Amino acid sequence: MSDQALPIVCLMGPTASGKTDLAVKLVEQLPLEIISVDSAMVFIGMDIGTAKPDNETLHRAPHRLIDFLDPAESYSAARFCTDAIREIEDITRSGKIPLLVGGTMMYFRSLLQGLADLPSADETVRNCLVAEAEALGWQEMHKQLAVVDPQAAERIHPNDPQRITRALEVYRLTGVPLSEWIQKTPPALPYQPILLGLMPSDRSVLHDRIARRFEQMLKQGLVDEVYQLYMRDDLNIDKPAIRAVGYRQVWQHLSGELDYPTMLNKGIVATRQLAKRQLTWLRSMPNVKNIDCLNKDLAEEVLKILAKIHIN
RNA sequence: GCCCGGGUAGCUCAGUCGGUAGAGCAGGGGAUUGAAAAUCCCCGUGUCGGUGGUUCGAUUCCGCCCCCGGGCA
Repeated sequence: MSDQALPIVCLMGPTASGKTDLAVKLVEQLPLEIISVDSAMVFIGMDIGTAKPDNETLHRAPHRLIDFLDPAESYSAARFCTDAIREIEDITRSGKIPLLVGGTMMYFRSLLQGLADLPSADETVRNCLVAEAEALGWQEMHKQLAVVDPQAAERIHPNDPQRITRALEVYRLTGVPLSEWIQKTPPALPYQPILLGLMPSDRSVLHDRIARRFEQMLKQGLVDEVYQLYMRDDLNIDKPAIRAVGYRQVWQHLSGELDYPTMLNKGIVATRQLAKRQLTWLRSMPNVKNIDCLNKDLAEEVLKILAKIHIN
């Protein structure tokens, strides 16, 4: 793809790095439209704990792909890709440039590098595999995987039930090993991505922001928000939505498993650990222009960078 | 003031019948193909409170001192 490819701007960064604020400023000055890249903001009724922009902000800077899925449902990288491509095309058609903003790095990667044409999750097969694992142990399941897909078995650790399950699921569903599917991953998006990565120059400052933000969320009523979900009889701690950082810990507090101070601490710790994993992703991604998110003139800095590549 | 416990990794603690020490958590690094805010992997030198003594050798035994709990006055 050459100069003809239309640009898309990707603004990636860890939690609490100021992505939303920055995105809003950019949208107000450039012909951009925001697409959220966030596996938790998709859920309806999960606002405080996901740091979803408030109504006033959304009015100034509309976000696509937030707030449309019930927490009982699960989303996925594949669904995200389908949805995001649809929105990218829609924005592009209107003459604007898509601004993808978020911290779900796997969604970014799936979109940018393409995803193999795999079958989606299958409840029946998964239940079956989990039952087998309970009887035989995950070591045994890993051995099974080594027989049908030695390549996958080599890269997937025997202690990683989630990936063992998925790899076996794909094989049982299609008769073709996951590794083989991955080799046939279709080409990446026909757009020219501009990748911006927000990295804090001082991790401890980010840690501090994370702590203060989680405390703030609790003040804003996070416990009540989670209680609304807790009261529903179709949700439990195994749902992807409820496993989200903060929600999980408050849920455990509501069920009596954690007292309030422990919940507070574990919520902050889980957020820090999330940020660390997001930074690992960021470092491993090629062609990312890194920007210090602690920079006071962050917005100006980014506007300058975008001007240089003729987005203005 | 006296009597008991304690003082060991950022935190909670284990341990060394005397040969300078290790778990959990935190933290750091990494992986990542339909759950990804998920799920995993790797990483442990710290005046063993201070100071004197005994000893070839003390964090370990003894004396004194300091600090923190609890009890008795």
